[in-house]
Amino acid sequence: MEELSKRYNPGEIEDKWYQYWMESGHFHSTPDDRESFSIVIPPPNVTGQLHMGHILNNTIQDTLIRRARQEGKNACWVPGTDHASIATEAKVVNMLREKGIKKSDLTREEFLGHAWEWTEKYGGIILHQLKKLGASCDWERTAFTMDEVRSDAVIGIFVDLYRKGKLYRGKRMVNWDPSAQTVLSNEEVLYEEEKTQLYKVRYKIAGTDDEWITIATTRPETILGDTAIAVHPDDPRYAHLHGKKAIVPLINREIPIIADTYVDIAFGTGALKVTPAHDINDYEIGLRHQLEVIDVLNADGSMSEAAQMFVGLDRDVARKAMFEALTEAGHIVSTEELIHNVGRSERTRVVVEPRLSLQWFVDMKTIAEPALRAVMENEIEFYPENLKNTYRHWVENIRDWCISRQLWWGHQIPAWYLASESVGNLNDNQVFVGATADDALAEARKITGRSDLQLSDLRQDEDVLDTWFSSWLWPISVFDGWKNKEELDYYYPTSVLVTGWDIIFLWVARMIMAGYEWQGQKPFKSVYFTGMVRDKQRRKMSKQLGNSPDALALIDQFGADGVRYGIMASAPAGGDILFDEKLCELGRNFCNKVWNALRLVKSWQVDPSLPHDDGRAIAILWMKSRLSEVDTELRRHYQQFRLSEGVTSLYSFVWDDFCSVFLEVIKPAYGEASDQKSYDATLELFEEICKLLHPFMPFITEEIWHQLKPRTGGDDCMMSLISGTVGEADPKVLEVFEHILTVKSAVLELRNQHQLSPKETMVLVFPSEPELITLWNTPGAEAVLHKLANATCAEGIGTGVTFLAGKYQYHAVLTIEVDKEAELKRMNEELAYYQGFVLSVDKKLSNEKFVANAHPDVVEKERQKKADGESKIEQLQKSIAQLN
RNA sequence: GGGAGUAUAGCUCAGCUGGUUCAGAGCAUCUGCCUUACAAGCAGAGGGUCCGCGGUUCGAACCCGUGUACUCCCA
Repeated sequence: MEELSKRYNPGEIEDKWYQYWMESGHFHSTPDDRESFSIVIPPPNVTGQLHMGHILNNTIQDTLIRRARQEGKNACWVPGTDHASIATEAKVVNMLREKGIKKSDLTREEFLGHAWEWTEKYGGIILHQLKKLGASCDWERTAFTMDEVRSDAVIGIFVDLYRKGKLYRGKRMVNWDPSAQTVLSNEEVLYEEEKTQLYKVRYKIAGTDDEWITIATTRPETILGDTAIAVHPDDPRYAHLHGKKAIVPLINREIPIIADTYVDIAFGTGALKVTPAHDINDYEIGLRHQLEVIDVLNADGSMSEAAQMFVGLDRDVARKAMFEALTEAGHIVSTEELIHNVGRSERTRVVVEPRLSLQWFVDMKTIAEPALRAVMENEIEFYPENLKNTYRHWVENIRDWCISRQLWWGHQIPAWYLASESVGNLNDNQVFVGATADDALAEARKITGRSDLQLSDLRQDEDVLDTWFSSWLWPISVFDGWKNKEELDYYYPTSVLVTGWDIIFLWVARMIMAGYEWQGQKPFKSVYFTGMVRDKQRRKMSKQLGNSPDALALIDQFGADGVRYGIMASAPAGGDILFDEKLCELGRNFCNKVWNALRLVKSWQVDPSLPHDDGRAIAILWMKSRLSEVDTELRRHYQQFRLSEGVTSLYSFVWDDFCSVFLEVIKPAYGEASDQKSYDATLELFEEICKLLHPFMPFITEEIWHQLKPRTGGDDCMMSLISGTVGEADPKVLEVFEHILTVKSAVLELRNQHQLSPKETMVLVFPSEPELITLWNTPGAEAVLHKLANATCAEGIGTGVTFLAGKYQYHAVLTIEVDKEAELKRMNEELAYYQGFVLSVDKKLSNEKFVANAHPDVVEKERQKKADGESKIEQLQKSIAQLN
């Protein structure tokens, strides 16, 4: 027999088993007549690196998929990455810059060449890292949002939505980064409280000499773009001004004073200047009141011609200049400090400018409707459920989705316009949408009636589509769903989606919408939302803070199973994880514990001639009963996605019950061999434990599985089936064992208290209660106690130290002198406690309303409590009398 | 400004239908052990105003109201 190392060394076996699983084809799935269980991975950024969030998220997915496989389902976990247009383009631009190449010097094709090169170089890294974690993905299905199948799908649905009239091009307010000169999505804008000045500025009322209205603003430079002043309709201070006009300072434009309920009476002066071009709320007020829109800023954040003043000055410089000019002209009433939320670009850190811009939008109203219903009616189940509220709130207030990005890396928008110089007087605003340039040309010819139009007369939209516009198709597109109906029908809807709640709107909600829009069906049955992984100070893990541990180094240090355990044990659905390496240490220690259990079992010699004694026999029965209980518990946990509870209950079952109790009883005395039955049963139980543990800790369980006995022909832990292999629990055996364990604890505690050697057998005496006599007459009961506590046990009337085990009082015959006074004191305290206890139970029972209203079994339990308590009191009193 | 959530041991959190001896686990701390699988181990111990106040109920850590503190989302 080969020598097993005293410590578990994950490094020695992990790669071996992963390779083995891959070669055995265990990860690959094809449709068959089994029930399918499918998961699509939340695609990580193609150039990303494994971080703690991925570890959490993918461990959960792997656990679920491995469990499903063992339940006999056809499990399929589809891996892949997304192209992350903004992040990747930024990385490529940086890389080029380091090489001295400017993006603006490259053609689109040249740039994309570099980007693909980059993607091919770094694109596989994160998927490779997932293998280290043990992820049992079907790698043959690896998908990428920019590969051909996925790209076709994206272009296809763009055209489809356009034809259905659910997609339009329009001028809308967007988040504009004046430095990068691109639209930003909401999640790329970071809001933080900043200190700024609040300026109170007075505008003269038109047609008066000295009547004024004072507004408050943080952005005086945008006064030049004002097209109204708004007050609350119910604000008495301004009621007389409704319908009058005010004069914009310095440029003397007349603007209306309007009433709108958006205005906050309590903020500032209660009068709001309205600049529809530079604030989303103002823009909406503008729409309601048909206000003019004057855009006083250029794309780079400098003042435009329309401003009339300070043209070309940067907005910050212009603000100061404006303040000075206003002061000089006597318009400044006061200034004060204000702390308010300022949005900055995640990448360039400059203040984001709300800007009107021509962009492509998805009309979300009709698309969102079935998606809302599905979640509210639990057709799709959310774990934890409370995220339904957040979801509903967002969907009910949904805005149209801006899907164009001023970037090159991504799916170029399949819309063409007329290249005006070559087609003379035709309208430049006409749009021709088609999956290919040829389709668009045909469309153009049809619409314009100009059959002479050529491809060269058209130019394609320069922009690319938002990455989420491809990710929202993921559950369909990874199965090539628009072309391969057979695969889609089998795997779709997928079983569960596992993702962070931070992308519930960006991704989850939109996938649900896409599912109903194109398949008429939900994309997944359940959504398991994970929490965020944070550091010990509750800060989000981020590169800037450098508080994120190196995931691969962690795996090296603690083993993949250790890391998996650590992260799972502390990860209830939706709850944040305060990451601490300590957690991984726990996992590693647990692995070591299981490993040493294996070493113990493997060290046994078997002698078939040895008899199978009663103590071991009952221990086996007990272990099987406990296994049955744990199995049931685990099923319930899986059903409700309570994985951390599941793995924790396995932990204590394995450590406390299997190792500390069962193996201690079953192991042969030093130098002796095991009997055949005990040995076989131990192997069988260990095997069952491996199965249950496998989804959480795949590597070590596979290793142990193969160490336990020689296996052939794909008899692997990973592919072992769990159904029907665990029998029923025997309540009688459980009860007997529970009592033995209670007595055992009491004995150990006594030893500890009186500093008695464990080598000295302790003699116990128990009262002549029929139940106790039966219990200790159970074959093997006393043997178990002897093994676990080195104590013997006999019926009779005892003297010496007493202790309570359950409702019975035992005497321990000690060889040392006992402090009588202390014993008396302790017993009297116990007596007082139980007297109080019985009193309170009595109070309940004599309460008619309780007896009438409570469930009968609750009342019964109270009666039992009372009886038990009284019996304890009686025994205590006897012992006290004896001692006196 | 609108909404959601959380508050239980020094720390992180369980506590599922309101009902046992229900106030729990792990970590940390302390005590004793190199006991022939495991010191990454074993055996024990201490540690609590279940955030405050009020209410519902026969009964509240749990339900309701309210106050406080913190967190998050949306604008």
